[in-house]
Amino acid sequence: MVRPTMEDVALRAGVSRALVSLVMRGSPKVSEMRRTAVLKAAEELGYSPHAMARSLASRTSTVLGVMVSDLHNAFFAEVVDGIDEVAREQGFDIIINTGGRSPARERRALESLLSFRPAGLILLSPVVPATAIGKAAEQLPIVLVARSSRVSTVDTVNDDGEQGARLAVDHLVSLGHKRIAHLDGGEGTQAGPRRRGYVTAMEAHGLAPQVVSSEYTDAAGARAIRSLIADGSLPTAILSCNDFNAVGAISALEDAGLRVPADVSVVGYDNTSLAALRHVSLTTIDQPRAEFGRLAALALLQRVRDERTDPVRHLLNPSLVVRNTTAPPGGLR
Amino acid sequence: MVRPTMEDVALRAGVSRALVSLVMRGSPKVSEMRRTAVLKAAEELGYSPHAMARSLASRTSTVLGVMVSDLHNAFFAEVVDGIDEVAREQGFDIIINTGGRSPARERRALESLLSFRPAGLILLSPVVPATAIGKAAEQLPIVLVARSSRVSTVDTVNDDGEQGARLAVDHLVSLGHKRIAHLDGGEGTQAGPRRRGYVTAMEAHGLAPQVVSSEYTDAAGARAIRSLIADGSLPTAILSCNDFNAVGAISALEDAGLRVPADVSVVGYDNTSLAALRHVSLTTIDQPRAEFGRLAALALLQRVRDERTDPVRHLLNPSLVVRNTTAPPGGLR
DNA sequence: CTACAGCATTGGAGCGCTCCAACCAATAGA
DNA sequence: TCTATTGGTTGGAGCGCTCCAATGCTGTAG
Repeated sequence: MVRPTMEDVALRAGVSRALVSLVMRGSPKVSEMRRTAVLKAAEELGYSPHAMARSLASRTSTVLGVMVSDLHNAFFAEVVDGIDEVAREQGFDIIINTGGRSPARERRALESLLSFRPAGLILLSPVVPATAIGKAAEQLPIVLVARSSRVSTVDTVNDDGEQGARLAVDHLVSLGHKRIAHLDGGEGTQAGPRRRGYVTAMEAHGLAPQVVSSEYTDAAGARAIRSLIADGSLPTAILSCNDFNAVGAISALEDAGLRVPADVSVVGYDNTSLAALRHVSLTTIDQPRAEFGRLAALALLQRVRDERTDPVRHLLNPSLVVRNTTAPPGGLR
Repeated sequence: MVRPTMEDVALRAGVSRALVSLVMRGSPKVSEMRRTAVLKAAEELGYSPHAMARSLASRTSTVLGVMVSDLHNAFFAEVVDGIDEVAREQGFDIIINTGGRSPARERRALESLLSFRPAGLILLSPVVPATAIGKAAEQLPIVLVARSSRVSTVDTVNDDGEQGARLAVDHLVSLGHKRIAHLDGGEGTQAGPRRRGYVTAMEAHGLAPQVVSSEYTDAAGARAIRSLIADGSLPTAILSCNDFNAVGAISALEDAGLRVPADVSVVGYDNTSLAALRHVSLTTIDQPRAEFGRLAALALLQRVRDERTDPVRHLLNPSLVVRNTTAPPGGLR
């Protein structure tokens, strides 16, 4: 249970501690002979460098901290994939911490991440107040994903929710739909842009928007549909605020004896793995998640290397994924 | 961008560095007067302790490393919740790293985690070879979740897959089913115990087991069903190796004009959030995921504190969650 | 044969912290 | 009055490493 140090390796290889340090950092100014001797000794002892001591001594860090607001959401997993890809190829490690959607726990996660003095921080859809982010931004570079900010030292990466909603409306209109309702995400992140995009697109087509208050869950989607049916105001197409909501909507429609897409078309948002299941096969809007992560990591590393001081605001284009929940209205297919 | 050190706080509070250290660690042998003075100075400077320097100096760590083999799987998120809960209440922080299901990447993640010299490591369903785990176990305490091990210095937490399969079979038999097929998980983790449990339970009921080779995906589940239909060997009930497989099976059954559960009953395994969707509403086997995490953290902390040296092998009981995909055979309901 | 590069190698200082032995009143006991 | 004892406080050493200035060593030019 006691790990060997550089000193041990140096002793065994018959060189100085400083030389071992050079070898470990891949310095070119070490003779081939010594290098192999050191590596051999390290191997035999099972030595691996102590990242914290290194970071302490060098006053630099090769660690990027990532705060994931909700580990349960697969959305973030793909963003992390993108971050990891870029970080790794540039010689950085990442450490993840999770906030569990609670501001208090998230704050603690932030504190914990900060105590490792990472080179920078990427926050995925954080729920902590902007002031907490601003304070952290005084200590190290920070990039926000799926959350906007006006702080000039903070970079952001977001999807263009307005455009995504527009894509969905355009698709439905091109199929011949005229009555299209939007099940709104309420307070949820990104719900605002999606709603705005929907309204704008409808008006651009000369159609009347119909916004129905709802939430990011399948139960809420089902509830919204039932109320529309009760009202007698059920349209021929539905644009849900996200995939879960859409799946709930579909299930309520089927419960009411309506067929999807023959009687009613449904479009989701996010292209979660759920949407891709053949049993669901949901037409939805895809966000370039891995690209979010890549751009976030790239932006962060630029700051870390002092290559840039102006803030970057990425707004990525979502795309439409057509599956089997959309068709022309009235079973015309 | 430059963080204050203990020295700065000491200077400002007019005390020694050692005294600040005592205050930061909440020592009782500090006069109230000095304590408040130090805390005030720290607050004004925005000081927070440097975790790495602390850990280096104290030769101890309050960090638990967690390696998640696949961040995309919500299963692990709940395990992490359990770990986090216990760790936090015992004054430990956790840092997470992901292996992305690839042994090479996982190895790197392990290396990275190790370089922080955490107090211990929890590996969630790791895919690295046992030797790599054994080697790491020489350096610090390790707990494995959803993977077994024979190494005596490593603790494990698993679900009792045999019992879970038995629960499912018992449920179907009690509904009146006699022909029950198992869509097998093949090489997948935990597929073995589930298959064994199924076979044992069938034989205990005097029924003939029918194991169909399949995989942990919805496409594989659908494929298996199609081949059963083509064979003319479709039973009245299906026990899938996991929820995804079950959903694929359901969709293939419906495509073939069969109703679930009226014509065929289907049981999944894992109780993922997918199963709970009303559109799916899958009868399935639930594993106490948060409990996995809690027990893993507890076991690890015992080792960390040298309270135990004998290995612990937790085998948790799964439970049956009845939803709407199971009913008596032949539409007798 | 000396001088001077150029290169590989090394000891020492120091990163921010903890820990320990020593220290310093102030009070208690003899 | 002198010595113990106690509670609060302090300087110094050292954790494992990096960085820097200095050192030794070749080989080549003068």
